[in-house]
Amino acid sequence: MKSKVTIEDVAKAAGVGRQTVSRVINNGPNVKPALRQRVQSIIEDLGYSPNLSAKRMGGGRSYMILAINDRARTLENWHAGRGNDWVDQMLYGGMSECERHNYHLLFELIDTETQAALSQLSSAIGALRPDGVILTPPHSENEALVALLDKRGVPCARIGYHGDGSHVEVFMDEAKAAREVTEKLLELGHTRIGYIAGSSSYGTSVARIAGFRQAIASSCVSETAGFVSEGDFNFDTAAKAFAETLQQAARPTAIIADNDEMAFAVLHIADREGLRVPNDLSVVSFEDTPGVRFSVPPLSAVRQPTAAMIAKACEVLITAKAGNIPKGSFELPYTFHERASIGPRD
Amino acid sequence: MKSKVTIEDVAKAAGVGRQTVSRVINNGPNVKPALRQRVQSIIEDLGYSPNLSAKRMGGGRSYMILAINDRARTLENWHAGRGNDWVDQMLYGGMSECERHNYHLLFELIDTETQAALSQLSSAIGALRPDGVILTPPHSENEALVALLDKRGVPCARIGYHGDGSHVEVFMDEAKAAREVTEKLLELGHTRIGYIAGSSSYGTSVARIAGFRQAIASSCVSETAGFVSEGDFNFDTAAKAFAETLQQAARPTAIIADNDEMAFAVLHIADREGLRVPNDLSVVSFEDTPGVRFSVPPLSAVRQPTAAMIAKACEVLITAKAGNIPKGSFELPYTFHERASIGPRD
DNA sequence: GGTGATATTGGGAGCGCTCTCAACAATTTT
DNA sequence: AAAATTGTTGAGAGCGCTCCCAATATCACC
Repeated sequence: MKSKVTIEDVAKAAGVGRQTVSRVINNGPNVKPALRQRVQSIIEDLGYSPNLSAKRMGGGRSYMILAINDRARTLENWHAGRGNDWVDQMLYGGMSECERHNYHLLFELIDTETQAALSQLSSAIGALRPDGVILTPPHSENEALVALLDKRGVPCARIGYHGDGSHVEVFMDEAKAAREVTEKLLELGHTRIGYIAGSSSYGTSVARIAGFRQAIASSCVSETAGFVSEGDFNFDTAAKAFAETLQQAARPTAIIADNDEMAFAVLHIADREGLRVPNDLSVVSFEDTPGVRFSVPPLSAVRQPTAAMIAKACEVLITAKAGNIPKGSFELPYTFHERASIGPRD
Repeated sequence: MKSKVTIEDVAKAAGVGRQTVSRVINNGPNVKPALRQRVQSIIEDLGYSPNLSAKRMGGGRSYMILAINDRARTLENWHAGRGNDWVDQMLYGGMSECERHNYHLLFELIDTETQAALSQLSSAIGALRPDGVILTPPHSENEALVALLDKRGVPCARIGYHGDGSHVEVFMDEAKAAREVTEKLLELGHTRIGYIAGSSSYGTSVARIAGFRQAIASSCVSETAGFVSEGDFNFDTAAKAFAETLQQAARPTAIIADNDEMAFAVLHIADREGLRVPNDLSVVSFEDTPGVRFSVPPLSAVRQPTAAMIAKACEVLITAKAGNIPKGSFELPYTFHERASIGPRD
């Protein structure tokens, strides 16, 4: 196996032209089956694999999908030694799908702040020339980033974003999930339900709160049955918010948290204050990371189809016809995992 | 901002030659400070970022480090919804270090079986032409893969492997860690200590067992104080192994497991059999994933410096002078996190 | 102030591929 | 059976960069 086999070597060995080999490796049309076969086997004999950089230079695809995540939040998770289920799921879904198409997934972090994000994204696509970019929250809602991608002609998929379908959008029905969970708690007899919100800069959070309020409004219980407090997706803010809630005259009988970590904080404070879960307090969250099974009691949670959303995004971006900017809305189903953290109002 | 700014555009705008711009973007020598300054600012004005594919084609670096992980084990973790702390740590360490050098980390999975691994690795480096490859266990111990990389002239770093230093090796002292943990348990008065091994195809496992045996041998307790049973890094095999152990006349008073999941299995079986941890049984593991804090009781564990190892590997690969295959051995410190799962023999 | 050394510049060639397009072969149509 | 269509090939050009090297500018020193 020569250390550097080029398309020319293959062509020479097969006694054909460069272009014919190119057609074979790209599964192009108009090559006689017998010839294709022969070239194919020579490719294998020589251990040839086309140089992606060269393909890109020649005007072809780069065979790369660039997945963008928020730097601050990602690093915070890693730094806290907390694991990063979202990243895991992204890689799982993204890499699996990319592999199927002989693509490569490139994962990068960019800052939250728009100016910085813009320049980082710009240089990333300039350097890597990916065939598509996947934007996750909160970047998926940043119109400036989307506009940049549009201008550069790079197709993008927006995860967790539901807009006018002018781009590729892959999402779950957050409002419905929140409504469903809330209704579930209402059915269990809960009369005072608190929602600890993540960040209003996440459309997903906003949508969930809307769903939560809908469920409360359309139920027969009092209007004060539901209230929202502000967290920031992390333990401390949620612990503080929940502790404050407990100061009030009527304490909540159930809490919905925007992510697992905030739910853990609620569990923690509840324990400290002598509240038994689920007897005195039911707790539900949105996320369903691996850790929920180990909490005491195990946490009930809505699970976003993260891996599936990224996989779908990859599929759409990859299979788009060259030169065509793909678009479309894709709603994927969530699942609700009921565990011991919820129960009827005592 | 034009959608495609090339080095030529910059050169023209600055009234200089291509090569001068090239020197500026690569921080090359022999450019007058004033000129460099001027070109630099024009680059920013134009929003130019060099096309990596073109750089690579021109004979330069690819600015990519390829990190290889084992497909089966990685997918198994993901599939089981278990999170993948190893992958998280790899990305954390790798991406952080790569970013510092303006590099990109590419993450790929390849099969365990040598022939398949060989052809997958071959086509990956053929396609991507990375400047360096990071091999993790068990691939880091696969000489065939290393030989392939050598032949192709691609520098590689072997993680968790300690050999003759003919390549880049980054590891921790597994034997010492196992020895230390074992000694700790002996000090606590344990007289019968079981080691549940991962896979003998992992050098790290083999080294730990050696350390374990050393500690047992050099202690004053009976020779039957330590014994090893075979798991396979997963729950079921460990549960089975431990359950069998309990059948024997003299049951263990302490268990060391080769990874967290197997330790969880031990915890599970112990609970089922009415053994209290740590009163009746002490449990320690190697890995220290985020989940250990949530188990009951929280698991004591040795933590591998995964992120730091990958970061070190990236650093060495990236800063190697062009054309030089870097080599060297780097031992990084582990940490032991003592939690409630161990205690004195009752 | 000249001479050799050294620092600074830019132009040609080429990396390995795909694109475009022209040439030729195999088929179909009339 | 000739003409028209379609299928199959390969050669030239060019993608955006770096290498190599030649040309020029600057500097040190006697």
